[in-house]
Amino acid sequence: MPHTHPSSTDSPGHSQAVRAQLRLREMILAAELPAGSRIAELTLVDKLGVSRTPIRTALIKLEQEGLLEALANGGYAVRTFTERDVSDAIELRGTLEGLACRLAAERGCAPVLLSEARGCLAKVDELLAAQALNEEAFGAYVAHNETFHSLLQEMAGSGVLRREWERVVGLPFASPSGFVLSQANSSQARDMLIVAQDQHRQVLQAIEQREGARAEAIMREHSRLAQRNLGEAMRSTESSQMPGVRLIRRKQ
Amino acid sequence: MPHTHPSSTDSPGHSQAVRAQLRLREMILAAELPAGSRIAELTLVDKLGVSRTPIRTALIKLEQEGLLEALANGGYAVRTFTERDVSDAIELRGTLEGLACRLAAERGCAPVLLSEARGCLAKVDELLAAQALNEEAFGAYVAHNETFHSLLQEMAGSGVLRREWERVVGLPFASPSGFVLSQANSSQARDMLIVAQDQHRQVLQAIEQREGARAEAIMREHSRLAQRNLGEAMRSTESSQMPGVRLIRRKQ
DNA sequence: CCCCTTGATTTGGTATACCAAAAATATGAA
DNA sequence: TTCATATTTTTGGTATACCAAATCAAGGGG
Repeated sequence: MPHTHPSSTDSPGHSQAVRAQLRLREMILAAELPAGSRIAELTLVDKLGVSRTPIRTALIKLEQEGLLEALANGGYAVRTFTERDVSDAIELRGTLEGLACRLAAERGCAPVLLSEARGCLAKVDELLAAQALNEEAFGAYVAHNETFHSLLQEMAGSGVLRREWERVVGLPFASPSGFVLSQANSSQARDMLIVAQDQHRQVLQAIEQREGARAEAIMREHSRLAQRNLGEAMRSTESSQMPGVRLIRRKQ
Repeated sequence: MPHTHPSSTDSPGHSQAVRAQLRLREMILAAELPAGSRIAELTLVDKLGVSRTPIRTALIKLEQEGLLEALANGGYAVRTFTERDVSDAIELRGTLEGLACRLAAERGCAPVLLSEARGCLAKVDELLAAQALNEEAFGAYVAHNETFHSLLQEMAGSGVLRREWERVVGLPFASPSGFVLSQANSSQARDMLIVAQDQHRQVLQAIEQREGARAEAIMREHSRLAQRNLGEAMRSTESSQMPGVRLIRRKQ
């Protein structure tokens, strides 16, 4: 039989190309494909058990996504980032989220979204009630956090903005929960989350009261929590466990 | 002979895929491919005289670029935009340019870039000295304008930011010169350019004096010139000559 | 007359063969 | 030994054949 065809592998629904893309992203973030290294299509063919066509599709998309860079003479290499790049990406996210919140405040947003967001806050309140968070609670926090940030985008109601936001957030370290410090001194980490939670609460209030400038300012400052955590993470060794941190090359 | 191969067509240097991408973009902006319509790959094969593979590559890239949207059951359609989408894209550009200028001001920028930018301003001053601009002068203005905005990105010195900015600016109507009104009442159009020129001058001064907040505010307001022009353009019929305006569907 | 089913056809996804150019290696002369 | 050239090999770009699923059309049953 010449073809393998979709049914031969697991993942449901998705096409070979999409599966290849997901798998490649994993491999890159896990540093299975070393940062900076050139990628040969043929090696991927037998590593992934798919033909070149879907791999090619995946590579193009990953380049647009920002995880790969196109080389001058064709082909791709795993992209590397400076600490400055990461900092810029976080600043950019803060700016986009600030814009989203300002638009939400100025244009008004559906009450149902506000109450959904308040639901998120309540859930996080419960988690933060504990003196320290265990691994599981941390995972739950991250999930709620991402939901909250995503809800803010919905409040803005701008497809164009959401599209760009999702692109920026796609960079592993620029995501809203990119550098939450699960490993650090847990009481200090909890304090940071409490600050973040307060900012979330205030931005919601600002949006509700149509205070656009305030909502924007809060979200910008909010992103600077991540900036601080980035500094911490770069100076601690165990942070290398975090997905994607190995893509950051020190200096230059 | 089975293959056509690169040398059979004109455009130099580029691969078939890149040429297909450029040609398709033209076709979309010229409404040669009607807005909203589904695109069949095979029709493109003989329209472009290239095989499906490079066309496929081009389609993927154009989707990432935002000119096409991927359909649920495979395939692509020419994307359409609401007036609100366009407005959001302009606001987004203003926000990104504001960020760039703030960063340039805060971090400082190379003097050579500042003087290059001043060179741009001088050239535009010359153009604006005339009471009204002819078609040629208008083209020159657009070129200088794009250069100036591009220089602002260089001043920020952030690859991450520049990447996103270029993506946003890639949308035909979000570009810095997207809605300069070459057709409108020429003296009124000139006045707008004079305002824009003043904003350019002031933002440069702000960057030089390290006034980040001011630089940012100026660029945001600067983008609102485009917002105003959008309103005009949508209400005038002859604007349909502008590339890409036909992608904007009125209402919804 | 309408709706459901069935067959034909189009369309996109995948695998693969082939080519040209670039990279690596080998081979020769200085 | 070293540099330059020739040869091999790898790699990416392109064309194309094939398959499965979706779409459309026609026909038959209600």
